Amino acid sequence: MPIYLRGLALLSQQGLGSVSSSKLADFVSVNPWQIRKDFSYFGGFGTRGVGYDIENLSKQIKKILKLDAVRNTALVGVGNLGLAVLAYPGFRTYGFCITAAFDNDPAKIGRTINNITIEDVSRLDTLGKYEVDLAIIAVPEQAAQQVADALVKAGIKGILNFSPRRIAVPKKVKVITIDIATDLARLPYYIPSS
Amino acid sequence: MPIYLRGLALLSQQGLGSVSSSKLADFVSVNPWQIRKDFSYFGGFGTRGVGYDIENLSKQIKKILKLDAVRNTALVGVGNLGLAVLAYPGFRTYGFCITAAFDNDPAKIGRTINNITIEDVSRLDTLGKYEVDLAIIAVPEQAAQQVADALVKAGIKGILNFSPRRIAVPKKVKVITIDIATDLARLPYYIPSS
DNA sequence: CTATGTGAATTTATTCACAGCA
DNA sequence: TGCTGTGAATAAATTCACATAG
Repeated sequence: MPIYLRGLALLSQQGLGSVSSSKLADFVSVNPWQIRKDFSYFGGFGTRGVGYDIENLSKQIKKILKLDAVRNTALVGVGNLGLAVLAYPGFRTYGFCITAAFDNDPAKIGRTINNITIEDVSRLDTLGKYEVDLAIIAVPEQAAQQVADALVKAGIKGILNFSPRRIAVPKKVKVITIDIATDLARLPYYIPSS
Repeated sequence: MPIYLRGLALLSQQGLGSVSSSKLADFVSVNPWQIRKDFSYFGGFGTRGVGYDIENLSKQIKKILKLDAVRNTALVGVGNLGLAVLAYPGFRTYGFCITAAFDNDPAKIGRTINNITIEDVSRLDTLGKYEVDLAIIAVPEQAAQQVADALVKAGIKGILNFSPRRIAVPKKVKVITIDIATDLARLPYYIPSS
């Protein structure tokens, strides 16, 4: 579902008002009937003979994905990956706002990047004041678990984890793990050995 | 499958010689029967009553995923994300080696990071000499398509794409796209609205 | 006439349960 | 006895085809 949102955002930028399942389909590389099934599962947002109203559809999907309000997000680990996260413009599409950043490097603590002042990672307990419920972990894998523990204690509800280590959390906390290397590892399988 | 490899690598580091499907299972958070099905699909590598020989199993999986030889990989875009990729130790597990890096920023071209000298992105056509068939795209989304075109022309067979834009390539080229924001966007759905 | 929405058919994946080998 | 390997059962996802609404 999230990829539809991005597609719709692009179509909206192009000034279009409505779109058919097949047009959206080759925009996001998914079959038209797949798209229709997905939308119909949540109730059907289109008008027959015409297509889907982009603005309205976006709004509906955002509601479904609970992206209809700004989501404050904390970043832990301001290394290269963390900096990339801070600089990444793509979060805006989904209403995410990086509100706080933490690191354990004294040289970084106190510096301000993109209007965000980096705080000491030991002060993760102060997260409550930001009204954040999401966090991004971009620390070396050895530190990932203890950061996760601190985040859970601070009341975070969802974690995007960039470390390849499996992270143990209470099951009420949702974790999505992205491991760059694991994803890259899927490529060679599809490549003919020449 | 790739995640099993990482789990096995960790278990191997711990000095273990063999592992049962259920032990590996809670190591990678997958059910034991799922693991057994997956392995049996490729022929079954274990011994009954004992489990799987870690060393041998790793070797077999690497062969299946075509990770049994070093895979040279090119990096395009040496911004924060690119630097994170260069510094990331996790690629070693899978036998990946970042062999070349490209950027369009004159201030970066010529600099050497991690033994890799950054080259001008316009020289992507020289890729042939590196014997690379994989590439990582870590450039702003506006530039992603033209970089992809150049990579295809240079003979790349697989691309790991960090830009959120859909990339058009000949269908013999495999693309895996990672969009950080899209992944993050999946989290709120699972979070109770309190 | 166009493009959605949806039941039915098909394919694929997951889960189970247990026979069979060390 | 312990753990794999696999057929059978179940569930889920995909694909199709078409009635239906604008």
